[in-house]
Amino acid sequence: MKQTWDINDPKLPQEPKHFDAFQEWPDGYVRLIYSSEEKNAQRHLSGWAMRNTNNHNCQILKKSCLGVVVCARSCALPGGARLQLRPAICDKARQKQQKKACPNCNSALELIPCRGHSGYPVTNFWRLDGKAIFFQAKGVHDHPRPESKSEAEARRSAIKKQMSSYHHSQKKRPLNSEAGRYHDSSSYTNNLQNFPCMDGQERVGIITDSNFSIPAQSYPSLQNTDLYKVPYDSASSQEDQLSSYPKCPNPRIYMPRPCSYEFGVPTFISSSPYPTFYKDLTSPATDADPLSLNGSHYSTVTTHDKSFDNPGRHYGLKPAWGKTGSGDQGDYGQMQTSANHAYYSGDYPCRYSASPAPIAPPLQTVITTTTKVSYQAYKPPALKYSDNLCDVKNLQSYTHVAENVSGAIYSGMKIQEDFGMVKSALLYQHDSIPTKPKPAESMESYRYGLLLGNSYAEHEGQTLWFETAEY
DNA sequence: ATATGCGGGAGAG
DNA sequence: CTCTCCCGCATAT
Repeated sequence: MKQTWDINDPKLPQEPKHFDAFQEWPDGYVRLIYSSEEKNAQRHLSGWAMRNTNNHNCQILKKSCLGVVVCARSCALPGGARLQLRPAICDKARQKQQKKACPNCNSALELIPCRGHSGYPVTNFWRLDGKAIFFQAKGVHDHPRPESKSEAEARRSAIKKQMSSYHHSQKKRPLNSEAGRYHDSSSYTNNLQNFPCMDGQERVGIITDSNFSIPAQSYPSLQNTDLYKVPYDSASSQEDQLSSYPKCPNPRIYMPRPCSYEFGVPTFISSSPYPTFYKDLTSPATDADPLSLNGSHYSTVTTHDKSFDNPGRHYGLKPAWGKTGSGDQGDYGQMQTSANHAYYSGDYPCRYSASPAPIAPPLQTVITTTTKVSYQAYKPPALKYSDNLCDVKNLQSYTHVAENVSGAIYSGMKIQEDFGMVKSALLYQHDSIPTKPKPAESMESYRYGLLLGNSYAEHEGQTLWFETAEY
């Protein structure tokens, strides 16, 4: 049943016979009808970082995509992945975020704005009507997926935990703390004890941590998973497990650091929590379409492996419309296609220099607006989506996961390619511009540098300047 | 501290 | 008028 309705229609289909499963990563010109009971829909959730946009229509909630925050140098993370942080939704928080340095290479972070809808950010519209929540997306994301919301939250909470535990430990040993803080491994150790996320092995790893680029051995780090629970359902648990295996190893890799960073908190380091996220898969699961599944991986890990390899191609291929049915590309499908391709083919690193191709498509106006519709305003009750999101029925994804995972591991180079995208500075959003962070800009960055530096140093060779970091 | 929503208002077309 | 974007405000986590 092709969706024949438009979010702006005065009358939307009544009593839809079938509700769509929640899609965390809708992309393309998609129209979906969720049950008003669907918690994620009630919360207008999306894996993409969407911010509220005032469309002066209280019946229809409009949100536009903020894009994704990446390392300006598009450095490769140890796993080969690229950093893909979720832009903070709050303007203020986003600005801060952009001032931080890449936790991996310490260079600046940059916000890749979304221009997937004729040069404008992809927009999502939500409208409650009776027992249904109508969702319509316009545009095709022309950038990699950021962390999913749940991932980002988990990361943050993990950091908090780390922080707090750190502090606790500090209290215990007030004297040493200062000195040991950054450099003293022992302190790390102590802290670690408190971190729920770490287990003995991990700690060891840290301490020893000579190599953290090496994938961890086999441990089931599922435990971690528990800690940070992802709201997403249980259904996916299986997936998680599966997926987690592959990933876990990596996570640990990162874990150490995070834990060690007591404050730092930079972004992804914290990724320690990642393991958690593997469940992100779940989300994909949520999506009905295969692509999403793939996507999940990426998104899943910002840091991890696989996330990368997909992004690039993923996007290129993006089936916005092709998507399982949900999309109705109908109307606007054409233009985006070309745009995307051009875009992604480019190289990430070079984004700036890159040609404006992406922009190419003139801003044609697509009907984006929401007309006023007589409708009752609705305010979905705030619900938690701690329950399961959806029915995850795609166990099949396991396979995918597995594949990807493994692939991810060595995908470093490849990723780069895939991942590459070109962006012209032209479209850069103001927000990002002004604040363009300089590497040395924040102390935090230093910190990162320090810690990371040791391990990652090889990559960028810029390790040195961290030394001074004081914090 | 952030995420979310709301709504005024500016500015471009 | 239509739309996007910016801004502040308020509320909920």
